[in-house]
Amino acid sequence: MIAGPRSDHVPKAEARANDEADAAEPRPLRVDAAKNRERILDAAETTFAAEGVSAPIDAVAQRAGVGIGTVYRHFPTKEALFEAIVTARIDELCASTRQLAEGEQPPDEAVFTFLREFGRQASAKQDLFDAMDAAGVDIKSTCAASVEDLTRGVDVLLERAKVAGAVRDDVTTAEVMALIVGACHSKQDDVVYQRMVEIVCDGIRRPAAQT
Amino acid sequence: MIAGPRSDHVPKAEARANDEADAAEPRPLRVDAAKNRERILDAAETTFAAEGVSAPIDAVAQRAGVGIGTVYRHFPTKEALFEAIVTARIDELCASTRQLAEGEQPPDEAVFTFLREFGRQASAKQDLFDAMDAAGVDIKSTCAASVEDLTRGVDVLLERAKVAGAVRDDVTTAEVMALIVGACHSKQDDVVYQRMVEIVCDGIRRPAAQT
DNA sequence: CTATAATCGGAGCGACAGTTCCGGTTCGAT
DNA sequence: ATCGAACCGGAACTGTCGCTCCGATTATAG
Repeated sequence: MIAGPRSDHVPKAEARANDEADAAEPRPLRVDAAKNRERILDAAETTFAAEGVSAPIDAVAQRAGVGIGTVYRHFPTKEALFEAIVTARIDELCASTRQLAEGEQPPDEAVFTFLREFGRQASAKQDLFDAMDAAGVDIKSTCAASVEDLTRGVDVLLERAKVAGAVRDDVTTAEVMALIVGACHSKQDDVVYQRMVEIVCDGIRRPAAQT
Repeated sequence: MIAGPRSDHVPKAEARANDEADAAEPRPLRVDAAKNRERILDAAETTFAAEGVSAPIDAVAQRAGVGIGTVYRHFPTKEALFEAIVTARIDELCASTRQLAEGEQPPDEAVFTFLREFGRQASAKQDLFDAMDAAGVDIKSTCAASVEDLTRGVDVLLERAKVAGAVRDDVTTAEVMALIVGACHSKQDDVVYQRMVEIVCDGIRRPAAQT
């Protein structure tokens, strides 16, 4: 026995949808392999969303139209697959954060805009946040980098809003994020969800012009 | 084979901690059996809280100091055990609701008091809400009665607060509950949690004396 | 104290999900 | 067209977990 000189398992490549080459990729990945990778990622997202994080890998493979082995070649572990999805999603949010921070929008509204957008994404693809909590601790440590990045992004927006006098000085980033992420969980429908976001916004807003 | 004239599995008795006899109980339950039942319930609560809802029954049995068979005599299914815990917890909250509704506390503060108490309980025993969400759908339908009861209770408090002019007319019970339950999830520590509750309170409060 | 019925304990069964392995297939350079 | 490397597929292995079964144990009435 003992594994022969097989070359299975590409290291990881990227998280997905990257156009800029990164310098020295280990190997360009054969075209059919790349196509399958995408398929698996999409299928996994759909499957997890529909059946929960505990859906069997077989279901993902089937939906992607590939064999189980193929899934495991691209992602050495179920958790790795899962992580790839979550990371990509969080990174999108980070980008949104940066864009908003450097955008032309007045600082006292940027946070609220972000929260609403966060809400919209969460509303559309609830599974991510189910996962973040159900598989909970593991994810938080696995995707620690991404999460931290997002936190920093939100922090910037929040701080600027405080300076602009739009939100109270005593609210923290942790509180706001926990509230928003939490709201995704027991979400009922989009309308209710959006109203929850508004409640949070009102809750952190500085009592306008009082006394 | 075929099960002989065994009498295993008491129907269910009560959810726990009931002092008033209910009329015609099937059987008083032998004293050692009753003691074990309590132990199992406590152990299950602790275990689920510590290891998550997917902790094996064996762990519960071990912590309770009984055999697996004993667990299954009292609760025909893992879900049943789980349900017993959750139901008991929710019912406590319901009681709190009713007490607050008929209490001497001014109606415009009762909701907030309740939310804070809810928060305190949730903070102390997070597992319940993890479960409500992780095992999610199942629980919601299994404990439907209790959940509905709680919703009604909160609704009363909220409605009275609206009449008293303490909270805005446009917030709904569903929103408030979802927010609070959700907050329990990504809870970090008690302090953060309590601040989250306050944010929600501020968010639903009517903008005090404005125009 | 004795009989009897309720209760206990835990080995073992069946199902299921993650992961491995390797013979067969396909891509891509020559 | 041809060949080697990269890739695919899915049967089978492994470990886990819910649950059943029944001989041993213990409470309680008489």
